[in-house]
Amino acid sequence: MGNSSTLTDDEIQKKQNKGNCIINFPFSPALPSCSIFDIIPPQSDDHQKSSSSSFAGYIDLLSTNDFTVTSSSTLLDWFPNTVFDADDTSPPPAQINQLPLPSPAVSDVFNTNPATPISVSSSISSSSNEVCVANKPIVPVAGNEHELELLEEEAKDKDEDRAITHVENQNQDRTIQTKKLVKGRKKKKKSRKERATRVSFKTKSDVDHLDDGYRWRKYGQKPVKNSPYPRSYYRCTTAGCGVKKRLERSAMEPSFVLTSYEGQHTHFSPILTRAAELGFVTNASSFHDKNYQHRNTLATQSQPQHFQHFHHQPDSSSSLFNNSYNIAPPFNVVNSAHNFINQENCAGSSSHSSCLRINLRDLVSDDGLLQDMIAPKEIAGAGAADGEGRIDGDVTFMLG
DNA sequence: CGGCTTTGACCAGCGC
DNA sequence: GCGCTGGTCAAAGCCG
Repeated sequence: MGNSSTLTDDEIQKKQNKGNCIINFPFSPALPSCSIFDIIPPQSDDHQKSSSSSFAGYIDLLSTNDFTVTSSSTLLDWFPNTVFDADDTSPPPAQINQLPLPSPAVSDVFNTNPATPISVSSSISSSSNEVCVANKPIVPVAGNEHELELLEEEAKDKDEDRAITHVENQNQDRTIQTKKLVKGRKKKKKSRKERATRVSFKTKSDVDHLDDGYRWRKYGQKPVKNSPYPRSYYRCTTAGCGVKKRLERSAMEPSFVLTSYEGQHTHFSPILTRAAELGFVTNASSFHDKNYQHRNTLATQSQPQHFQHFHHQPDSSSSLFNNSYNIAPPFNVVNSAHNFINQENCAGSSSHSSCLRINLRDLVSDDGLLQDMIAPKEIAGAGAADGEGRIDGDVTFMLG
């Protein structure tokens, strides 16, 4: 084999061995291109406007500006309430809805199907040349107001700018013209408030550029005030895809990297494509369709019956792409959750209205990520975090 | 040679 | 109005 469209075993092995550059994101052990975002149902106009969306809590979380680990942020906050609400039919935990929110557009992040998955598996994409070590994506950090219209506008602006550049390039000496272009650049920038439409993740990683399955080109780097670490700007290299990514290492906690995504990919992750080609998925397009079908299902169905969907299944591979709705999950994230989330054994959930136990051993393969996972403060039960915030064993995430 | 990173310069929003 | 800052551009250089 070895053609450009197929990964041979050797290639896979080679990539995996490359500096151990594997990011084992807990929710997507099977398909690296899967994203936590993929469990997010797209919001139709109706849902978008509906404050009763069962995903409101999660939406709220993602809409939180630069949300770092707070007592309100559990890993579960990442999942739609519809899906994870164990056995109760109560409304979404108030706690989630009470997260400090930037005023607007709670649903926007959903709307745009946030750009990029949390780092999932690294090796295939990323233009980073840095030595890879196990990365530890975990902590949801932010989501700001997000307007699809704004993104579209921004794309238009970008096109206009490029058009201007092109015309000018045709008419002038290149060198002179370049300066002119720069000086006369009619860049209609969005206000910071407008452009602050990011979803951010705080991850514990030795590597600055976490590989998330997409290909990125670095287009800028700026020193960060009060930080010895610069901020890097990346753009998705896929033509027509305007997703941007911003990376910076925390000055306060140098072991943490803050990754922000802005925009919406207009394409599949190269890894997913490859997975499809390898037969993990029938084909990308049908997968895509089913993905959206599933999202819509999640978005429209009522809550209670969903949880059965996530009963623990030891054999994750056999259950891949098979769920109680007989439709393909959004990438494999739901499947992943499906495989490792165990509704039972919620003893010790104290007064919380519901809880989920996640058997880490079921979702972490060999040298997985979870041992390095940053423990949300709420984590309770058997799987306590160690002194460095890492988790081992079973962890119960509390809801509500 | 193409793709990517580096880096200095520039633009525009924001706060004072 | 001015300075600061975040974000972007694009030439130059690097690398496989």
